[in-house]
Amino acid sequence: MHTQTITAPATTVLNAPRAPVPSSADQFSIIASCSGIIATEFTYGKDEEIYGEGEPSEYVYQVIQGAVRTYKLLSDGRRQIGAFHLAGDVFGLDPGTSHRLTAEAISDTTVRLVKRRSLEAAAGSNVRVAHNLWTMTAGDLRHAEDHMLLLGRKTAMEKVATFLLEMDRRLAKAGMMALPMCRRDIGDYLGITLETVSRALSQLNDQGVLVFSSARQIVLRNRQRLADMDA
Amino acid sequence: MHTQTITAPATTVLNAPRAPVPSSADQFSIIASCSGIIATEFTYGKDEEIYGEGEPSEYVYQVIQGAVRTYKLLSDGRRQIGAFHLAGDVFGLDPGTSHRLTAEAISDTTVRLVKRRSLEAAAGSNVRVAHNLWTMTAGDLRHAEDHMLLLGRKTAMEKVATFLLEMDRRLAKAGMMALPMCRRDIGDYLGITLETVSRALSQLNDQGVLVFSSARQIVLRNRQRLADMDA
DNA sequence: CGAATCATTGATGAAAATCAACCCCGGTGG
DNA sequence: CCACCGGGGTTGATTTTCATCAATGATTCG
Repeated sequence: MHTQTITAPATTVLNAPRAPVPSSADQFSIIASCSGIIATEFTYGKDEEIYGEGEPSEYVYQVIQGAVRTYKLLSDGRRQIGAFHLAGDVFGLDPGTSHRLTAEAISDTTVRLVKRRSLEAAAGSNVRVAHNLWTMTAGDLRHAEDHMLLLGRKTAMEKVATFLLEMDRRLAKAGMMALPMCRRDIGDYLGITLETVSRALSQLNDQGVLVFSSARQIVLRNRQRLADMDA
Repeated sequence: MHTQTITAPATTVLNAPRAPVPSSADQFSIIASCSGIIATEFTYGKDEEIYGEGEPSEYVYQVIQGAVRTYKLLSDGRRQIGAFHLAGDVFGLDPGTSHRLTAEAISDTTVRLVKRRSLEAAAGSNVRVAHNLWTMTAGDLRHAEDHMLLLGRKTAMEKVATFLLEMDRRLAKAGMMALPMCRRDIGDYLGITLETVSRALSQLNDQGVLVFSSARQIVLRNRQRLADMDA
C-alpha cells in the first residue's frame, strides 16, 4: 500500500464470504473461498491513490463499500477514466506485471484485497479459478468495447443518457441513484467537460426525464426516453 | 461461415505451425499445436462479413494474410471500429456465447480458424492453454484501454499521430507502411471523420513528417515528431 | 459563520463536422 | 490506345457542437 495514513488493515481468512450483489463479484468470492486464499481488508480515504499506472501489480481488489475510479493521464493532465468500480466490483486484475491504469478512491472506500501471486497459483491448479479470472477480464473487455463506441461516436447528450442508465442499473436503490462521483469525474469518464455534463443534466431535468433531490441524488422518471436518446 | 461464395476451405491438422510474427500470435500457435486441435483455413473477399455482432461465437480466428476490422454500430449507422487485425493477430476470442463486435475483411483475407469449443476443452485440461487464452484477452483489454484514452481525450492530430505510430510498428516493412484500410475506416477507428483524417495527413506531409508514395503507401520521416504530437 | 468545493449558467471561441466540389488513379470497354 | 467511369481521396466553405472563459449560486464542513 502506498499511504498507511488512513486505517489499519485487518487480516482475516475468508470462510463465509459476504455475498455483495452481482455475478462478477460472486466469481471473486468463489475464487477466494474455494482456495483458502488469504484476504485482507483496507480502507482508503477520499481521493487517495490505491495504485498507480505502471506500478507492479501485487494485489487484486474488490470494493466492499465506496467507489473507485481507474484512469489514464496524458502528459498535460488530460484524464480518461476507464471505469467506475462500485460495491462488489473487482478491479486491479491486470494480467501482466504492472497496472495499466491508476486507481483512486472516489469517496472513503473499503476494499478486500488478495495477493495476485496466490490467485495465479490457484489458477495453476484449479481450472475453475483460471476460468473465472479469464471471465472477469473478459467482462472488463466488454465494458471497454461498449465504452469505445460511446467515446468515439456518441454525442454529449447520448453519452450522458448512457451514463445515467448504467449508473441506474448498477447503483439505484428504491428508484433513487446516489452518485458517488463529481461532475468532473463524469466528464472525464464520458470524454466531455464537466460543464457539458451539467448542461445535459439540467436539460434532462427541464424535460422531466429526471428529478434532482440534490446534485448527486437523482431519480429517473423516464428510462425509455433515455434509452431512445442513447441511440 | 456466412457466405461461401469465395474460396473452398482447406482442412488440415496443425503440426508444424508457420510462426507468423508477434508474441500474441505465437501463443495461439502454441495452443493450436499443443492440443492437436483441428484448424481450418478460409478466405474472405474484400468487405465480406466474417461474423456479426450478436451471433453465436463458434470459432476463433487468426489472420494469415490480409486485414480485418471489428466494429460496433449505432442504430443510425455511426460506426466505431475497435481494432484492426493484421497478419498473425487473433480475433473473435469473446468469452461468452456471442460475438460482441462485427468482423469484416478489409481486403481479401485468409484466416485460420479453430472451434471455440475445442479451445475451451483444451483450456479445461491444460493450464498453459487456459493461461494463454486469458493473456490474449488481456492483450485486447490493454489495447482497448489505450484506445479509450485516445478516443476520449486526444485531439484529431494526436489521434492520427498515434495511429501512424501504431501502424508503423505493426506493419512497416523496410521503413514503408502499406495501409490496407481506407480513410473512412481510419476515421471510424479514431472517432473522427474521413475528411479530418485526410487533412491531418496532408498537414503532416506538408511538415515533412511523412511522405506519400500513394495515398496508402506512407513513409515516416520523423517518428520523434509524431511521438511528441501524440502527447 | 465563513471558506472551500462543487455545480450551474451564460458568453464567446475553437475544433471538428458537414456540405460540396474537384481531383486523381485504376480499371473497363469502345 | 485512349476516353470515360467510379471509388477513394483531397481541399474549401460553412455550420455545429462542444470547449473555454467567466461569474454566480449552492452545499458542506471545519
